[in-house]
Amino acid sequence: MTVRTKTKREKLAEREEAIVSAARKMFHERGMQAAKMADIAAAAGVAEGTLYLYFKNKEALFAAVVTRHWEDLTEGASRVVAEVDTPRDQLAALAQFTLRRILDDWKLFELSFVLHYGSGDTSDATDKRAYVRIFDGIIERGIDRGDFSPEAPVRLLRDLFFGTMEYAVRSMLRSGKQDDEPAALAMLLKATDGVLMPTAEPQKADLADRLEAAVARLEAMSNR
Amino acid sequence: MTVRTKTKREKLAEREEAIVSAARKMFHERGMQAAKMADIAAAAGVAEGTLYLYFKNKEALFAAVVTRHWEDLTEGASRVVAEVDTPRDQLAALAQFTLRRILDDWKLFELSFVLHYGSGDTSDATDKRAYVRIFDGIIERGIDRGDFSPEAPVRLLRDLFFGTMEYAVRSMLRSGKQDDEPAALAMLLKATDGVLMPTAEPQKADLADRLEAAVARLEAMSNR
DNA sequence: GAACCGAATGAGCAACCCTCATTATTTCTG
DNA sequence: CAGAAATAATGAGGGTTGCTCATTCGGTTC
Repeated sequence: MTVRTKTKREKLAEREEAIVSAARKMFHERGMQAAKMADIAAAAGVAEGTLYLYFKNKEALFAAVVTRHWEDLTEGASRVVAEVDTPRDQLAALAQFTLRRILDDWKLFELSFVLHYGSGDTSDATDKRAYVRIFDGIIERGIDRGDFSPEAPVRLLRDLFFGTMEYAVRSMLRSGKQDDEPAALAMLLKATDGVLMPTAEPQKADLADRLEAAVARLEAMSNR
Repeated sequence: MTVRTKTKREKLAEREEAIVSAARKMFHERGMQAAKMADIAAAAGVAEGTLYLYFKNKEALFAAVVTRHWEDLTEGASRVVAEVDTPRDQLAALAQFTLRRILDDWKLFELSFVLHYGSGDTSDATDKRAYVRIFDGIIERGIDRGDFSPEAPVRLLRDLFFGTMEYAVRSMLRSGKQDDEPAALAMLLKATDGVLMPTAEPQKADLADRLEAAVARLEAMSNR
């Protein structure tokens, strides 16, 4: 019996898998609007009505696809980040991974925006939550270790980090120049450094002022 | 005759204005999908078929609304930027203006994304072109004047600038904390500074020069 | 094998964008 | 100014598409 119920559950899971998989393909190929429920059903080898047994409506099916995509991304990012030690390197690794994946899979990334923009739901992207948390973790650890300034505005940095990357990818795809990737990463890290480790330059200048002042005192003494 | 044709043109222009205006309101209130062409026609005091005499389809009408919004933004930004002198201040002014306007009118801003994301047109946002050019102009002028490093990667900076702001606004709206606005602006400018005025090396060299000069003075004195 | 129950089906409905034959309005002409 | 010609506007109807629901199917139990 346990075996039989399990088989039954597995059957349902398989069907759901087939549906999501077919939906993913269709949405990817044709976008949210152009992908028809009838096509998805056909591709999944299922009657149209069956879709509605597994997902409330088209949008819910769409959301399932997007959610799964973000889960994949999160897993990949976790692995990459775990491979290096210092928070600074982790940040660089996360940036590189994210940029690459967004570039490779822009279409799907785009779709995740359609989901939240398109229909006026203000419900935030819970999909992204886990992904963003990786970033937060790196920053927090960096602050704890003393690598980063304790006043670092984590939330704002997050926006800087991901916002810049999304726009950079969009620019690259538009202009067709994907070779700017290293330059973009370098700039992003330089910018975050500017916020994470501030006030290095002023201190240096200050240092020079103090030294010159000291010399001036010597001069004044000698000239006396 | 000239008068009559003018009157005719004006009449057509008026009707178009009424349509776009009604569409703007509807799209703003209900979003791209939920706003029905029938409703827009009714709101504009026009038959549904008439809409299609002025705009090819729903998307074209939508595009007209978005374009007009960006024209407004561009005009406002130009004015604000012209009011201050140094490129650095202009950048700050542009940032503040942009952030404020995106915050105030997020819904419409959102819609401009639906336009380009939603239907799989890779055609870039010509709407934004003029707006972005304001930013480019500031940077170029700054480089010419010597305020900014000549190696400044303008295109990437653009992505940093606008990407960060969009994400920041989204965060603020999500968390309901709009009081972070000054902090967000400060961080953004600090980050751009980090990229625009790198030259840590030159400063260091300068520092050494100054120290050596000071020492030389001491030496000269002692040798006297 | 009969009764039961959840899963699956697909014809049909309602909503919506868009077209086009028809009607109204303006412009032109003699 | 009358009537013809051209242009603008209309809205009923066509074609899609997302979704529902009465019906059928497949398997489990007694």
